[in-house]
Amino acid sequence: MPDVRRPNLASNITADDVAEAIGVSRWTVNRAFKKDASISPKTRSKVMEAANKLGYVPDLRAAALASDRSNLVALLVDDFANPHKLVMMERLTRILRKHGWDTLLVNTLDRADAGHAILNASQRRVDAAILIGIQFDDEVLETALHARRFHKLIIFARTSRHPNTISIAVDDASAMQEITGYVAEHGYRRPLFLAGPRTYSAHLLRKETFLGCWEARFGTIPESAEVPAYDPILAEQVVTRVLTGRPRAEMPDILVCENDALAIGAIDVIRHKLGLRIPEDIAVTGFDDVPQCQSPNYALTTYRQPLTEMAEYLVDVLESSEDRDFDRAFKGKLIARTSA
Amino acid sequence: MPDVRRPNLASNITADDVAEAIGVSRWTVNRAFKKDASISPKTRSKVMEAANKLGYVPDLRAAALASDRSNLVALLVDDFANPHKLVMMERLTRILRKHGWDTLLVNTLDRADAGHAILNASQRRVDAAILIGIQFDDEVLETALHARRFHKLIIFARTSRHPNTISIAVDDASAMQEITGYVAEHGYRRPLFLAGPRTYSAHLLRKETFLGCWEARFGTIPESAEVPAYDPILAEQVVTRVLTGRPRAEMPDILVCENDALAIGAIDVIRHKLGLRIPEDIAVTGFDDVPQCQSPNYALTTYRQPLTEMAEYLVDVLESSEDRDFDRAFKGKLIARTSA
DNA sequence: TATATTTTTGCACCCGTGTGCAAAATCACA
DNA sequence: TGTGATTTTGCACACGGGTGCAAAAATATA
Repeated sequence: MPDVRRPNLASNITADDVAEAIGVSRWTVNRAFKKDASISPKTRSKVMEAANKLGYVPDLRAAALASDRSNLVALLVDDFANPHKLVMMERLTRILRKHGWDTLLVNTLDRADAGHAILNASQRRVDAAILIGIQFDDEVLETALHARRFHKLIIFARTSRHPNTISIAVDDASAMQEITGYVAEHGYRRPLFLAGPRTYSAHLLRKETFLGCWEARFGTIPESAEVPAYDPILAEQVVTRVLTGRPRAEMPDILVCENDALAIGAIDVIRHKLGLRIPEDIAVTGFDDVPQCQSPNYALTTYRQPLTEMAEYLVDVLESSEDRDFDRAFKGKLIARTSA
Repeated sequence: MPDVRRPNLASNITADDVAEAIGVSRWTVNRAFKKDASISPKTRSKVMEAANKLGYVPDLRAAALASDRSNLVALLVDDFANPHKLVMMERLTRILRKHGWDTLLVNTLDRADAGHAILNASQRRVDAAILIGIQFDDEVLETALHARRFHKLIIFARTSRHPNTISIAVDDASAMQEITGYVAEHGYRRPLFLAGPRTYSAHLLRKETFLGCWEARFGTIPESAEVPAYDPILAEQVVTRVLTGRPRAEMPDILVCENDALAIGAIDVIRHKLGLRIPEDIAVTGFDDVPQCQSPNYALTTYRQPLTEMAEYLVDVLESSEDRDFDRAFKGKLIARTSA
């Protein structure tokens, strides 16, 4: 077969080709594609027209290589069982793309793999790494910060106090205070706190705040249970184990869950395995306001994080060249439904 | 402030630095990082040691630029309301990464944006684009194939007959035949098919197969309804509209849903708005086997796609340099639970 | 030890674009 | 029309590594 190139592959049209076609230099062509570049409108439109005709688009690899700015971020996720991750990924990719940023999705398989995942991302020379998983403990963060060339390491939707890290999250303390208030004022008196895995300091924040607030109000420390991952299926197992066979008098009257993933599993068990009603027998609260919360089946009272606002702030952080403390905690909103 | 470079940024260690440190040429250093390269074991380990000490890792941008192979794929998604997308993203990113491929996650905001999204990906010179959305109609595919430089355009988990496209999907026809058989043999006689949006030819496949099979068996064409997106919330609305106020005799005895997202919405409505029991009053089947299907609340009878196998095949396709017909349909598995 | 064979290493050139500056072109105004 | 101010354009050099081949080194063979 002769050396025929399929025209729709258009594999090697560069700025030079466009430049030659209209008799300008390559640099002029690239300028036409650059916002705020010093180029006359006439030339620009001439370039764009030719580029369009030839099917030219600038090569972002080469641009990144030459400028040391890729407009690419790595999004590291390790917790796909939590439906809230889907919401976060949607929101982040949408807003990032709106501002010209692309997203490398890295599935951190497990704790041991986190280092590799980060290394992997660093080889693509991303401008920043955004962590929305749970298994990133201090050790992993150190690895990331140590040898690698991330300009910015951002912990999104989780509070982190790590000094070289940027934390963009909801204000857990005030959120849990609000939830505690809601629970107390609605007459619940025997709460059980359903916590997620204790892999990272930040996670204790919600639990501790709740227990602390409750103690301050009533002088007793509520019971709590721990689920090894933010996975409704695992939450089912834990709740089953903790509540099955309890005398009615010792049953909690409300399950305060660290997030919706746990709350959803809890509701399923309470209703279908324990045969109890929600909220009459046991009420439930969550955190995140995942789409399922709206389902009449769950109608989950929960706390919504201002994800869009947080993502917009993230973009500001990415585009800022200052070197200040970017940590920020946002206020969310308690969404009262019928589960509590 | 003097020009002090933070050591942990390690921003410009190149193969040259490593080469100089141990007295070899740059090319030897890069060879050490390349599998199957012709290099002596001694030299390689010397290089690796030095690289490790200096914190050097090859720059994949430069490698991609020079070799015209990026080991990067774009994953285009537009349908984040469907929980199955989360499963697919997890599986794909996991398996791709296992084989050394990175994933660019592109959120195709809406139909009109699909073209931009594809252009965007092409500018990163990805080796292939993988579509797991629904809004990619023939027009969009043409755009993608036309001016852009994708080596491969893959439609994943959906059948496509587009000639320049690679379709890796489950065999919809045989799957729906199996479901039809299950439904018929379990005594259901008044099915209603709940379909998704009619944006793309492939989507009619499941519906048409079901209606066709049913007609062949019983001589009647079942009723059907259409939901404008694979979103449980929208499915709730449609099912409510279609079933509310119907005399009992005209109620379907089973809802055969095009996928789980629709089935889940349907179950919620049937139970909580219509006050009927599942499966006694109305049974439900889905498609995909999302994690929620296991919940005792849904216990959804559904059809599981062999996602891992499909993803592994995808990698084979990516790594193949032949130019043959890669389309392939996989057999999945009917998962019987108590919803039907 | 000399020669043939194989393995290992070095190198010229290329991938496609950004940066800062100097040259050229255009414009403003007397 | 001439001069200076301003905009627009061109260019040398850089970004970091891949490719194929030739030179050099190591090994095998006689």
